[in-house]
Amino acid sequence: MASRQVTLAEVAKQAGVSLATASRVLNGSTRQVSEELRERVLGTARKLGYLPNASAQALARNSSVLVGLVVHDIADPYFSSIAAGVTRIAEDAGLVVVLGTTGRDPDREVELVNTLRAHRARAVVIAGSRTTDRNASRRLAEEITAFTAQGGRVACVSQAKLGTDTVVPANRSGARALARQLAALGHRKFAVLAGPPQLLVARDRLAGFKAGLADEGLDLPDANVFASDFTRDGGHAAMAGLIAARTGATCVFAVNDVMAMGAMAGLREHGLRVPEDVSVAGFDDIPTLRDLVPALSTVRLPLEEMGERAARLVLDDVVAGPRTVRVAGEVVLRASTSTSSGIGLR
DNA sequence: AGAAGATTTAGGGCGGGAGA
DNA sequence: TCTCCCGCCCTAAATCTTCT
Repeated sequence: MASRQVTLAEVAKQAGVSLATASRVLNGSTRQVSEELRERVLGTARKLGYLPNASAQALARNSSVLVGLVVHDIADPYFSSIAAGVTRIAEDAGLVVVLGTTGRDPDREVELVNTLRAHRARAVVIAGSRTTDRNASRRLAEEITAFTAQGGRVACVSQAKLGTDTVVPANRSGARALARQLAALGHRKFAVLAGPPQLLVARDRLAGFKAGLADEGLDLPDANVFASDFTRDGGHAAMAGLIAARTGATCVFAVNDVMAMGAMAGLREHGLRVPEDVSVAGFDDIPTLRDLVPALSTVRLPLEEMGERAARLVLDDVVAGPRTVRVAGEVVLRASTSTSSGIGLR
């Protein structure tokens, strides 16, 4: 047992004080310890290289410094931006963020929250869209209830469907405003790369976009809506389908930015130019867009701020019922959308 | 006597050894 | 094979000691 850890008991013994006194000096307490003993304990701890055993602390306190962050896809900059916000607030509070990835599997989501509960995580932020699967929602809601009953806190960044504090981005109204501005550029024939039909964020953005077109007296035929994965590759694949379908659309809305990026790559491969041949818009305004040429029109969500707000919800002392923080989206038109050329995807 | 400082002790969840 | 209990490391409440 050469590499056995130095324990608090050893420090206390060496310093000639009780366990409790050593604990107070090293790990904090409301009680006072005299300066003389404080110095002695700190000196001994330094000499022995004492490091508190976090597992034992979690056991004794029935709480840890862990804050769980559950996301669908770590490769999607949407989630890394939210993670940056969550991490900033949590670390300012002296806590540590642990990241879990679901791969959009609802069961995995429940498992992760369960595991975080087992580790006595102080709080969990669940970022990522809900789905139409009622059973999955119920299972997750049950797990959240159990976690909350144990003293943990949970907040979501998504649709407010789980009975918890939730930061809700304005997917519907953002897409609606985007549709109207694109129509104002003179476009009349639109196509949408829509993501998976069961994903609520994708549904909301599609519905909002349709509503915005309807505001302008325009219709979006079902044949111009292409479902696919909510990823770069999904956007790429959906664009291939769209090009093959010869819809004549002059403007394409991808329901998130990474799909739009995949779609633009697909257009390039077919020798089509953005925006001369077809305009493209996305949603989210992920940071990656700064280096995209042509610059992508999108609906900006304050992603890092959304993460920060979720973290604050989960770390504050308010015990009120489920709170909802609504976050607006702002349409940002850039070089990827221009006035309609009238040619489109023929 | 009362405050301040220090110690003792119970207990938290789980694995593993001892004993039935 | 099963049950019981201890040890792991630490915190917090209860208790004790010292000093003004």
